[in-house]
Amino acid sequence: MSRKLDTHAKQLGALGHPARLAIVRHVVQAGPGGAAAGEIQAKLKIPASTLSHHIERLATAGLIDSRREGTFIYYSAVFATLRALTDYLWEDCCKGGEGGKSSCC
Amino acid sequence: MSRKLDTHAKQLGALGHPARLAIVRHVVQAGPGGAAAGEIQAKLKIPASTLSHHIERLATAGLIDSRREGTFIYYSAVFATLRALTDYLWEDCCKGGEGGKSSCC
DNA sequence: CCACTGCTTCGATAATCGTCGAAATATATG
DNA sequence: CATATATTTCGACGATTATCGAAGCAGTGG
Repeated sequence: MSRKLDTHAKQLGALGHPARLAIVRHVVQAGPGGAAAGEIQAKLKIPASTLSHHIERLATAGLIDSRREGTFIYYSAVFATLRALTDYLWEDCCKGGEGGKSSCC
Repeated sequence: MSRKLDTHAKQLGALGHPARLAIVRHVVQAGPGGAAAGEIQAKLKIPASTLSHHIERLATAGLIDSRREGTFIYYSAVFATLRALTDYLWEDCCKGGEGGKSSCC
């Protein structure tokens, strides 16, 4: 049906792994400046190649951006996309509702 | 590390499929009363067995509840869980931020 | 130019997921 | 009880995902 549905499902799927969720939370908490790959690896304690795959999945989904700075690569959250994603879940909440919106949204 | 991380990753993973995302959106929009399985099937146009598996995944993740009413089974969103999930992504946003929170959250 | 550090790509393997028809179960109705 | 409808379970399959070491590439500093 909609392209949005597929895109958002892909993004949610990208978040659907403990390591990747931890990565996203880390860069969200790091703010617009982002966090270095090495810093993330140190926190998650996983092999570099595995981390790289996870990061690629998140980048492909459009959830994180990368920026090279010398030897380091900084990853930062794409806040607008993330916001659109969380909003999407609540879109038209209770639109068929007879119970009133107060109980859920 | 944290149990929350795994739980929420599982929930996000459950949402990471177009059919399941559509199901959740449908029940969210249906409100606390929920939506019948048959109604959902009619909307998604997928075989009953496939739908059943998707629904089971969502239920296992704690995102939807089921309620039997005669021959029909109504599924409804677990709004509190859904809200906790979306909030989780933004927890401590920009806590290390020097750029000010306004730019992201 | 050589070694070093930071990260990605390759390649291979195991595990999980997605799909759907057929058969089973549950509930209502004649 | 017989039958019809609603939904789940079974079983099997191919497709995708997750993992990680080894090897490669990029940028820095001696």
